[in-house]
Amino acid sequence: MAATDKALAGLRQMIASGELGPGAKFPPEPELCEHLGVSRSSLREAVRSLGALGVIESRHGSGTYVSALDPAAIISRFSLSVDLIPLEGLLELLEVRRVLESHATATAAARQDPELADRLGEILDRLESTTDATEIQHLDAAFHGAICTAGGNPTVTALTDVIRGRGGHYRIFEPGTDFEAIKQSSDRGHRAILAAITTRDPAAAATAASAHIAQTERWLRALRPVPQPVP
Amino acid sequence: MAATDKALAGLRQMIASGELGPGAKFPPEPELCEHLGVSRSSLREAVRSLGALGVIESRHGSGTYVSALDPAAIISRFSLSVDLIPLEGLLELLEVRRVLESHATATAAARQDPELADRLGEILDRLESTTDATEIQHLDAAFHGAICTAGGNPTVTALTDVIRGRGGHYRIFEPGTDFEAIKQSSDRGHRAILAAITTRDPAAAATAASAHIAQTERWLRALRPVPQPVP
DNA sequence: GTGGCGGATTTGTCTGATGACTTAGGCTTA
DNA sequence: TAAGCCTAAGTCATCAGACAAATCCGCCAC
Repeated sequence: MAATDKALAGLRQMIASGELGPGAKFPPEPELCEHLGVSRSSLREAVRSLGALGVIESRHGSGTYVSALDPAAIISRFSLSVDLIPLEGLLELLEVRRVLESHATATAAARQDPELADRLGEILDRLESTTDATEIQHLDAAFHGAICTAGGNPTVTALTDVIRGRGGHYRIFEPGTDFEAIKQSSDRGHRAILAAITTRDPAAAATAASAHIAQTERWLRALRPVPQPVP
Repeated sequence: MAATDKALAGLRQMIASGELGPGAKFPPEPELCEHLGVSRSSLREAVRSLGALGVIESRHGSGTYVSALDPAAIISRFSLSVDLIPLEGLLELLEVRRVLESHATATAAARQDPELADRLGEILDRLESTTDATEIQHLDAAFHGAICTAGGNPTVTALTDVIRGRGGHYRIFEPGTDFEAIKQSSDRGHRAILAAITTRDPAAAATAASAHIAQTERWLRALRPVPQPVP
């Protein structure tokens, strides 16, 4: 087995076996090198690998630690790779978001949080009164994020955040062709979701959320260049 | 900005800008070092980071390449971190699996694939006639995997695979307490899913899949030690 | 008791050298 | 001609050593 892979497997094993739990500190690098039988360069490359995945954290001058191993925090790291996925793959991811967020919206509607509807209403008021693309993206994230948070599963919130963040890069809200139509349709979709939450109707909330995200999928699909037949 | 972070940002930028598409080859390491203004050590640590995330691949003796950027392949890499998430977080992830797989099962039922039901039936026949924990885990993965594949969204399949793989580590099917009861209940759940697919009833399929995975959640929850009150 | 200071510890970065693997092209041979 | 070998260049993998930068901790002065 290659040196870096050996170090990687050793580090993961130390965590998986329970030898080191969340927040625990690893031995210093020279000690780990001897224990794992690799050079410091190879060890550090393995540490970086697990660092990128959100499993461990190195603090300059302090030490190397196991992360909290919180699923939402780990999933947030996925944006480093998801943000680079091209449009074709993004459409598959949006189906994941549609299903998950529809579920979270229904759960949020079923719970009786009187403050949620008020907060969502304020966000939509601001959202409907701006045409700035960056602000639209920010407020849209706040709206959906608040609903997912109310859904009660931080992992679902983190996952939908990552996917929504990727979609945002396409900036379908840039002023230009169809901007007015898209904006109005999006605003209507948000109001339908809010209405379902206000009336505490989970089925309507799920349907409204699903329809809203499906609309986003159609806009993004329209951006995809039609495949050319091979001569 | 720290050297490794600078290299990491530079590499991601080269991909995000479209300068290097899926499968493209990076310049040799010495050239990249000069371009990014970092040493070879720092560059290699950055490359390892993106490698762990499934974004780039280094081939010994050949070069460093952008991966296919296929969402399913990238999501499969997440098992490196998800497999280390402790039980509390796993329950949140299982809700994700339940929602996604319920959706995929409904979609599979709606599609008319005459071979699917036959293949699933064969898997269940073998599953019901074994008591080997490893084989049970393998056949269970084959059953759910075939259904998700029929659902038509490889990203959903990859995501549910990762979560199911994590759950499998707890090996609730080890012979011991309640083994018979758990096994029979699991078998019944599988048959209910297959029946819904055979009759092409998406709603029943979604319900059966959701109930089956919810049952798994309850078994895992029973494994979780009850939190002790702090004196 | 408190605050600052300085040494010890630890990770971050750079440099140089060597080994291992892949690839391409020419060469040999049937 | 075509298949196979074989050499050489290109490239990543690993190791070793040194120094810089950040943090941590105990000691000392006040």
